[in-house]
Amino acid sequence: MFLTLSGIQQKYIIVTCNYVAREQGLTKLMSVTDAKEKCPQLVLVKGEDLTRYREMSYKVTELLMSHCPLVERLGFDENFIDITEMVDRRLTQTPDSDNFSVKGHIYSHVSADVKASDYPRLAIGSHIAAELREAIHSKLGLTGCAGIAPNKLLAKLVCGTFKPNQQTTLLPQNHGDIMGSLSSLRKVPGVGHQTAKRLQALGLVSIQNLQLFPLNDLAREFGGPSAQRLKNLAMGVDDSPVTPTGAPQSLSDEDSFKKISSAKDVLEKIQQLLSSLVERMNKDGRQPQTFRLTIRRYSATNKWFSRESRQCPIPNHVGQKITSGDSDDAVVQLVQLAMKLFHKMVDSRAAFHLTLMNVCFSNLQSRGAAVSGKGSITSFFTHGTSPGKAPICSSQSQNDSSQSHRRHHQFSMHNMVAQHNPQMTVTAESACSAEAALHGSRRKQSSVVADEDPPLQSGCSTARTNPEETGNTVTRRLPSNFDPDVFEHLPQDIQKELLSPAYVNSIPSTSISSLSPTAELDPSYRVATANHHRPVVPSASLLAEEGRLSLPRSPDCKFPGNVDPEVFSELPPDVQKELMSEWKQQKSVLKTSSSMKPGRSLMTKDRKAAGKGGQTNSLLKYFKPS
DNA sequence: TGGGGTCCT
DNA sequence: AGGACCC
Repeated sequence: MFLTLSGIQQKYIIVTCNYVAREQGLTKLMSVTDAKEKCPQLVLVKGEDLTRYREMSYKVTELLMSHCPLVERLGFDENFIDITEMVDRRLTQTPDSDNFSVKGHIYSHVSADVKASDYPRLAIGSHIAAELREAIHSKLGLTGCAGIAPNKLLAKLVCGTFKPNQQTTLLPQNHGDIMGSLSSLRKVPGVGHQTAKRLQALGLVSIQNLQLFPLNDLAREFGGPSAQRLKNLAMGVDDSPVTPTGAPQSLSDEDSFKKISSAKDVLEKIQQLLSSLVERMNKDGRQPQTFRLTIRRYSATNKWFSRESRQCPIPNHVGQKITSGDSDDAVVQLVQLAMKLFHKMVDSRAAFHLTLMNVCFSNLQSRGAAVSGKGSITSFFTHGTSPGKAPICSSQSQNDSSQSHRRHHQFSMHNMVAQHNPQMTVTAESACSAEAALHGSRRKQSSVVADEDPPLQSGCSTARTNPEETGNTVTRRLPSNFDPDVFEHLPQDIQKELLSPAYVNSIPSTSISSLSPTAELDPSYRVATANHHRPVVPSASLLAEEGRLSLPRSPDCKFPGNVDPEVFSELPPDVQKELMSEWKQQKSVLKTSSSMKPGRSLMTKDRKAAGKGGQTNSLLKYFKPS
């Protein structure tokens, strides 16, 4: 059959394209003219209207949530899932899970020696990822990739290692390898253009440069918290929890254009944008409390993307019109509000040239939600709109309470999955091609493109670095049995010493860390199962205090193994030093039980998870009625 | 160089 | 309100 080269076009750019097109050299954000030049036969589908993508995207998220509530969306085509509890459950239910094999690929495994039984949690995580991918495929017709690792960072990175419609699991001994395979700091999720530039100004270009750069110097540039986060990322350490996304925090609609320079055109554009936004808001069911208008002005010497915005509260009676379905009236009133905001930014008596307008509703309140803090209860009584549609319960109060609890527990849990969305995956029915155009091709089965991100959209692509091509970096990576979590907290001189050839060669073998699985699914989903707790610690005592946390973990760790970096970093500096020197001494001896007395409170944080529990239901509900 | 989103400052 | 990040 024919595979058609296809791409999704938004205005003048190809936002994404299928693999067939990529083979011809098309890349993700290429201009339409360049793309057509490269391949004249390229078939383009308009993609400015995100409605179908959004809907399919939420179907995927919902499906994942029906298996496990901890699902965090990242854009429309990726989801992280913390499957720790599912893994634990299966582990206890199947006592004999020893000989579980790992489903799908194993990152960079050299062949022989991978005993899945050594990594029961990851192995189980890989099975869960496979099941989730299959469910997405059979119920929604979408294909995608998944990455299984102990934290979101690693799950995401490993997710893309085997691309179309495949999954890969990252073993603890390869954490350093995958980080080392990244061709530049920019490839680290969380390091954007600005940060990469600032790092470069400090002379930091490679992952390793950052791993070895003194934290204090980094803190001087970025501030303590950001500096620590950056260092952690370079080491493959990511303690951020998989935070259930729930219903969206804001809804917006925007359009970009060559030029709008008259008040009349502004008004018409605002009206158009608000009409669709109000409808979406009405379907959501919640009542927005805040409205924002943003614009982008043309400026030759570009500073191109800079936007300006003004926001204001939405009067209650207006908000009620939105939720009650009195859309036309709501639009009329909102347009007035929007024009007022517009005049706060633009002096319409002078010439102006806009290239984009965006309208946004935020501070979304569910009916019946108790108002937090200030407003208090009043709203509770006043409107009685039917509770019916509100999707989620989210109101603020809920948000507040819920957040805190989750993060910390990561320890114990830990697997996450991420998923990518399918939408594009193509085959899928609706999903993908949102617009009709594409589908001319028949849905699903056509495998055409299949895979990953759907044909069109995919995103990610590009950059994948080939492990092989990074030869260089390989030599500079951490020894594989080294726990980066631990490494990162070592003094600079020790880090250097450990990276020296002599030391590296002396290392015995294995090791490491803990593990849990995280999976990530790609195109549509990435499932990451990760265990957070990953880090293991060296001195038993340290962690022991934590009890649950550290215990289970790495049975076999050798070198630094079990130190939980998160725990370690919370210790007082003097204790850290003491620990490190103790550790250093033991380096050669290798005995392990040390004696520390940390005090305890290491984890004072207990987070519990609470929160969004109620949401889940409501979230599901939210999407269904539509 | 889209049309969305999130969270932090 | 703006800026950074993500897709």
